[in-house]
Amino acid sequence: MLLTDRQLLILQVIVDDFIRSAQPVGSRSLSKKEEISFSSATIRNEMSDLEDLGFIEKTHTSSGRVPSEKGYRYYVDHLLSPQVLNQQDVSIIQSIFAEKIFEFEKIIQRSAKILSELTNYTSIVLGPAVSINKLKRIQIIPLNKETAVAIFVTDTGHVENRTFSIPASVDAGDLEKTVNILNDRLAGVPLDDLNDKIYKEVAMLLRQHIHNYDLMLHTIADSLKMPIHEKLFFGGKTNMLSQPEFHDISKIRSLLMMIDQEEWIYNLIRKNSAGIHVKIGRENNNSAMENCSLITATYSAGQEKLGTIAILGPTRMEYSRVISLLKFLSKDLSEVLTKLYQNI
Amino acid sequence: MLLTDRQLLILQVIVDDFIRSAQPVGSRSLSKKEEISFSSATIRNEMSDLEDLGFIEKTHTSSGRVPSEKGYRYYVDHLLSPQVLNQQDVSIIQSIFAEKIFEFEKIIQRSAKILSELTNYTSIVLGPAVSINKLKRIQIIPLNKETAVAIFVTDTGHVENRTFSIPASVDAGDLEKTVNILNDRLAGVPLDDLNDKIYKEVAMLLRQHIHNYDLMLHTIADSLKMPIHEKLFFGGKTNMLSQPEFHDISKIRSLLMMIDQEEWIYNLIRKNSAGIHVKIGRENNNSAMENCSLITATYSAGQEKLGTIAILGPTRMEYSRVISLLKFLSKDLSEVLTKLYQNI
DNA sequence: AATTAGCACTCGGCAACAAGGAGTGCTAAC
DNA sequence: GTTAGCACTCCTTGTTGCCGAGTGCTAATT
Repeated sequence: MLLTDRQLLILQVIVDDFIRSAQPVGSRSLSKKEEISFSSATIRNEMSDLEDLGFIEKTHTSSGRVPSEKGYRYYVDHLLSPQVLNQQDVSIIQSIFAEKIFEFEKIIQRSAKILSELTNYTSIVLGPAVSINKLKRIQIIPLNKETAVAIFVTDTGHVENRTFSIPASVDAGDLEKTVNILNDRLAGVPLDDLNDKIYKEVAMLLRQHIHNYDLMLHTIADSLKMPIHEKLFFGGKTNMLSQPEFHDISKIRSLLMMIDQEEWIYNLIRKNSAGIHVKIGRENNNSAMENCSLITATYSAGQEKLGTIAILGPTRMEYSRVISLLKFLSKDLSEVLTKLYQNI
Repeated sequence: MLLTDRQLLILQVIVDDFIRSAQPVGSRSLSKKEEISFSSATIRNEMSDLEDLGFIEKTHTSSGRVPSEKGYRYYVDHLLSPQVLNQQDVSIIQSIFAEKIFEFEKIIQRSAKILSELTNYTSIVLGPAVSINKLKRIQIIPLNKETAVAIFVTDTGHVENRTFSIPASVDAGDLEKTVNILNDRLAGVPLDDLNDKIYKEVAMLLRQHIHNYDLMLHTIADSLKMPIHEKLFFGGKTNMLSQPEFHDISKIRSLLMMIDQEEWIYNLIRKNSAGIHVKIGRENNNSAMENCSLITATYSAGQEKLGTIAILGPTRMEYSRVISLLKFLSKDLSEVLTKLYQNI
């Protein structure tokens, strides 16, 4: 079931044209293109074959053709001509890193914003996984007799905090001793493993030094129980409203609701392995995304994958351009973060 | 230009009916209502007068009438029958406070969510102003030779943190001394006044104890410069998509873009004094809000105003119900926060 | 003098219909 | 194998006519 060169050419031109115009492509308008040197009748025959093979579809009996999901898939896998970014795009992306920055939440937020502005689609950035960072220091600060704040600082400078109530039987001295023991034992431990480590190693020590040790232990362990979700950042949530395929309010509605849900997006994006991934339409397994494609790229520090950047657009999206942008940004982002992490 | 009782009645019924149905109200359908005991012809005459006075409008020459902004304003100011919340609403709102909570970000987020679910409009909650909270403790935690995290804990348990680079001439001992001085001098000072206080009181002390004191000073002051914006929380951003007045994509678009902007909303909401405020349509001074009304209420701890809760809906919104809900929630919220603050 | 019944008129919405255009599929000629 | 030609399909647009809901005005009624 191999396609002939001419079929490939026609498929490519159809997809390109439809991406540009959002209008079904007819044989006559194709025949007028430079790249194409045969008559509309020939094209009609080829299109008929391409339709039989499932790469293109008609919207009604006598309409032009529109790429099917299979068509987009083939286009992305085999026909994509890598687009070179123009100088303007490059410098806009690089402007993200212009200022000296310490907190990558800022960088990441700015990345999302700029990505959505450059593409006019919706951008999504999954922040770095905090849970693999290593604990630098724990601090417990009493607010009053009954409550205190526990602060966890990671080696990357990320700060988590939890408020908890101090067990009645615990006094200030106990608290201080506990903090010392915790810092002693837990520094350098990934946040993910804290709970484990607390019960396995710290419990014993606490018992030796603190009166009501197990109450204290559970209080601290409880503060840590809440899983630390990677944060999602969005840019251009409303951009989809300008896409002609979303003239229909109910489609927009279900899409925006899904986006605001965050959970779906989180699951779609998180599990990705390194590199660029393109998911087209129903490949996303979500009815709200039927007319959407999601392109993801990962960024990392050194060898370690940190997070994901992604673009959500209509299936009729500028795959080539978006992929180039994502590749470029993820490379830059990784370089900057690698440097940042080396200092730690 | 006082309205007769009959005119008031008619105006009220028109507004009520339009709020319910979103359809222009005609004289005949009005005459069928229970409350109304005169003929459609009489109603037509009265409606004509009400239109001359600017309280109602026609959508075209032979259509029924629709409330004008002036009509809504009058309705809200004079004709609103305070609605009693049903038991279900009450218990749903109270469920917000069911769990024991320490961090009001959680409470507030939940409030926004529930408010939007109860009303089917968009809810907005302005978080408590952090900047008036008093500093409880400063902690500086070095990450490596060049960078450190400064952590500021307030008496309410709020934690702010900033990463900064350590001046080359400063060593660990200096850092520790600085932190001690800062805690000594700044505990109990509102975050707003920290900068001032640092330059006026702390500078001198630093000079006595630290070698390169002014570099240190500026580094610390810089970390504090960034103003601490109250956070905005939203619920039901997409609810407006279901409102019939927003069938028009371009209206939806400009509204959602304005909401995502956050700045406009922030300015609309922040400056409000205590109590319920209703802003109708163009009273909001924002073209994107032409068909919207914004109802705000404040919440406080003790005497101190902390933040704002608001509902953004179409001008054709259920004013009575929304006002009752906001009143109720703001009262509950204030009570809970007052208790929380008393412990501090 | 206030209210109401009656009636002509207006306008939006809907369905039916026609014309035009863009497109296809098929057949026959090149 | 390619292309010209043609009949056919279906969407789009515009026109027309009609119905229903509503108004404003006038004249009759209370």
